[in-house]
Amino acid sequence: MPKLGMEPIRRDALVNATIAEIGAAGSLDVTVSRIAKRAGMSSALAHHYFGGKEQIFLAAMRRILTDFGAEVRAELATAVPDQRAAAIIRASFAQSCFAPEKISAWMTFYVMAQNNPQALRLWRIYQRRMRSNLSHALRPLVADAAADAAVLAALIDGLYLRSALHDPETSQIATRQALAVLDMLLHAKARPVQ
Amino acid sequence: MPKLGMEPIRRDALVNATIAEIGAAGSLDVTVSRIAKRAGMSSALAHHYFGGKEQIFLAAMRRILTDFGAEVRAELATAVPDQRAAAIIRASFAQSCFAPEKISAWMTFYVMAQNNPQALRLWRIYQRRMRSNLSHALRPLVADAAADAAVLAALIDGLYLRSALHDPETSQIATRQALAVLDMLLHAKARPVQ
Amino acid sequence: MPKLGMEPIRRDALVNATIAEIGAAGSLDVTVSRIAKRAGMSSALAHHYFGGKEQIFLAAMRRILTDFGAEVRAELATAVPDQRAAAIIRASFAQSCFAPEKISAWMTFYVMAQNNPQALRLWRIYQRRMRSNLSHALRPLVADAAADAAVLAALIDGLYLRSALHDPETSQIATRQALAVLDMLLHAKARPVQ
Amino acid sequence: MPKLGMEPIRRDALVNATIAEIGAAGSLDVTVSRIAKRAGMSSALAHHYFGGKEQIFLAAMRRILTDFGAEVRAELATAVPDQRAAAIIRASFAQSCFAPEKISAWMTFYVMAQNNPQALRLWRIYQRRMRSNLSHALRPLVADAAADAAVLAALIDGLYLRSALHDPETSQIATRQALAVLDMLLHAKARPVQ
DNA sequence: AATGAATGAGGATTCATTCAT
DNA sequence: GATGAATGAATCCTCATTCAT
Repeated sequence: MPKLGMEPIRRDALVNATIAEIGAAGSLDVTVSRIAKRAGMSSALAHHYFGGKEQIFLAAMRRILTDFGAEVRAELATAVPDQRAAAIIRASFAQSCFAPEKISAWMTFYVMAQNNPQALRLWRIYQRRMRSNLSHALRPLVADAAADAAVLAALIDGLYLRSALHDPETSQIATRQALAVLDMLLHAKARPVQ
Repeated sequence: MPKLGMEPIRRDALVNATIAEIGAAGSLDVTVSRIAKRAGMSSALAHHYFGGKEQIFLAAMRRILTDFGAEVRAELATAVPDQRAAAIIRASFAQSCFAPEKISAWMTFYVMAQNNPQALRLWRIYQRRMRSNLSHALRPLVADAAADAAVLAALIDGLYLRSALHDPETSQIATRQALAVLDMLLHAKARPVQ
Repeated sequence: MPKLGMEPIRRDALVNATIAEIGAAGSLDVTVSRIAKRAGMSSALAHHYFGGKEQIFLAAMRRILTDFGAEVRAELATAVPDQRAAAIIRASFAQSCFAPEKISAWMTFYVMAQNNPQALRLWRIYQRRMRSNLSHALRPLVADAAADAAVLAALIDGLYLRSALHDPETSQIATRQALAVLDMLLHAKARPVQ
Repeated sequence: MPKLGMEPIRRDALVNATIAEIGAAGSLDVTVSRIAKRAGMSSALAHHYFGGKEQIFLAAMRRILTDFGAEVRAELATAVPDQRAAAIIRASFAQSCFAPEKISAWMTFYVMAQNNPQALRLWRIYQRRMRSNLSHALRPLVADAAADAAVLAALIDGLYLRSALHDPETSQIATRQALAVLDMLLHAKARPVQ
C-alpha cells in the first residue's frame, strides 16, 4: 500500500506544531524548521504542503478560529433562547481562549492583518460570524440587535486584550463585565445607539 | 569643546523616524538602518543613543502614549464637568489615533508586550492612566465609577481594534457606539456590574 | 532521496580551510565567510554544520592535536625502547609542527583556553597524553618518571614557543636542547626534583 | 597655571586601565572605550596619546615587562653570587606574574607577536635580557653558560604556560621543577648540549 | 587639552526558501 | 512523497577611529 492521504495528516501535524511553537515562543518569531521538527518532518516538506511560512500561520489561525466557532456553537446548542448572548460571551472568555499560544496567535494575527490581505479577510469573516451570532441571539430581545451586537463584539475584543495582557485569571472578571453590559443593553428602554 | 546637546535632538529625530517607518512598513519589520537613514544619521549612532532596536521602538511608543495623554488632557481641560468621560472617548477616536503608523505601532506594541517586560510595564501605565481618567470623570455621576471605567476602557480598546482593521472612517461610528454605552451607564439605575 | 553523506566531507573541508586561513592571517582574525569560501561553500552552511565560529576553530584544533598524536605514535612505533622519549621530542619539533598555520593556531588556542572551557578541556587532554607518553617512555630508565615527564613536557612547550617566535630554523636547536636535557635526566643519579 | 605635564599622567592611567581591563576580560577583547572610561577620560583622548589600540596594548606590555625586570633586578641584588640563577627563577614564578591580567596579557602578546613587528621586537628584547641575566648568573658555575641559560629560559616559559592554564597554585611546583633542573645543570659534569 | 559626536566598515548569525535526488 | 543539502539576503550590532569645537 502506498502512503495514501498523507497530506491531511501532515498538514494537521504542522498546524498543531505551529500553534504549540507560537505558544512556546510567545510570538511568531518561530522558525519553520522548529515547527517542522516538532511536527516530525523536514522544513522542506512543510514548504511543500503550505507554500510558505505565512500560509502555515494562516492555516493555524484558521484552525484556532474554527475551534472557537465550534465551542460557540456547542454553548449555543445548550443555551435557552434568552441566554444565547450570554453563552457567546462565556465561550469567548473560556479558559481555552487564554492559553498562551492562543493569545500570542491572536496578537500576531492582528499585526499580520495590517499587511496581509488573506489575514484581513480571515479576520473579517471571524468578525462577521461573531456579530451575526450575537445579532441572532439579541434579535428577539432588543430593538436594534445589530447595533448592540457590534458593541458587544467590540467589548469582548477589548476585554480579551486586557485579560490577555494581565494574567489570564482576570478572564472571570472580564466575563462578568461583559455580562453586565449585556444585561444593561437588555434592560435599556430607549437608547440613542448609532 | 565638542558640539554639545545633540543627544535630545537625535533621539527625537529617531523617534519620529521610527514612527514614520513603522507606518510605511505596517509593522516593526523595519531595519534600524532605514530608521536611522530617515532620521539623517548612521545606524551606529542610533544604536549609540538607544542601545538597540527594541529600545528605539519603546521610545517611539512612549512618545505616542505621551502625545495621546496630552490630547486627552487638552480635551479634558475644555470639557464641562459632566462631559469629561465623553471628552476622553472623543480623544481616543480622534483622527490622529488612526494614522496608519499609530495603528501599526499599537499592534506591534501588543505583540511585544507578550514577551518584553518593559513594553508590558509601559502598557500597564497607559492602562492605569486611562482608567484613572475615566474613573475621575465618572465619579460624580455613577455609583461604581471604577467598574464603569474598566468597562469603558475595554470597550474603547475593542472598538479601536475594529476600526483600525476596517478603514479609519469607522472611527466616527466607534465614537458614537462608545458614547452610547457611556450614556447607558450614566442612566442605568441598578446594575450588577462585577 | 536527497544527496547524502555530505556532512563529514563538508566538516573536513571546513577544518582544512580554517587551518589554512589561520595560517594566512596569523591569527584567528579570520571571518567565517573567508573560511567558508576557501572550503567552497557558503558561510551559512559552515554555521549549519558547526554552530558557530568557536566550534569551527575548536574542530580545527582538535584535528591539529589528533594529527600530532598520530605522528607521535608513528615515531614511537619504530623507536627502540630506550629511545622512546627522544622519539617524542623529535616528533614535537618536526617540521610539520612549525608550519605557520600550526603556530598561529597554537597561540590562538592558548588565548582561547583562558576563557573557553571547551578549549581548556581540550588542552588538558593534550597535556595529559603528552605527559603520559613521556612517563611511559621514561619509566624503565629513571627513578621518578612522572616528575621528569612533567619537566620535559614543559621544556618542549617552552622551546616550541621560542622557536615559533624566532624563525622555524631554530627547531633543530630546540631539538638538540631538549635531547640534552633528556640525556641529563637519564644520567642524573640523585635529584631532588619535586 | 595651565595643566602642565598631563601627558605622562594620562598615559600612565591608560596603561593601568588597559592591564586591568585585560584582566577583567581575560583577553584583548576589550574596547578602547572601556579602557578610556576606566582611566577616566574619553576614548578620543586615548587615541590622541597613543595613536591606536595596538599602541596602547604595546605600552601596557612594555610596562609589564619593565615591572618584571625590576623584580628580577631586586631579587638579583640580594642574592649571593651562586644563587643568582635561582633568584631569577623565583622572580619568574612570583605571585605577581600569575595575576590573571598578566597571564592574559602574555598570551595575547604571543599571538600579537606573530603579526606585529613591534610586538616581536619587544618580545626579543625580553628574551635577550632574560638569557643575558641567566647567562651572567651561570657564567662562573658551568661550562657553557649561554646554552644552559637558553634551556632554563625555555623551561621557565614552558612551566609558566602550564601553570597559567592550570590554577596559579601550581606556580610553587613550577618553581621547584625549574630549580631542580638548574641544580642538575650545575652538577652535570659533561653535557653535549648544542 | 579634551571630548561629544559621528560613522564606515565589517562580521557573526539567522532563516525562509529552493533543489537535486 | 520526502529530505538533506545549500544559499542569498538580510539584520543587528560593535568598534576603532576621526573630527569639529
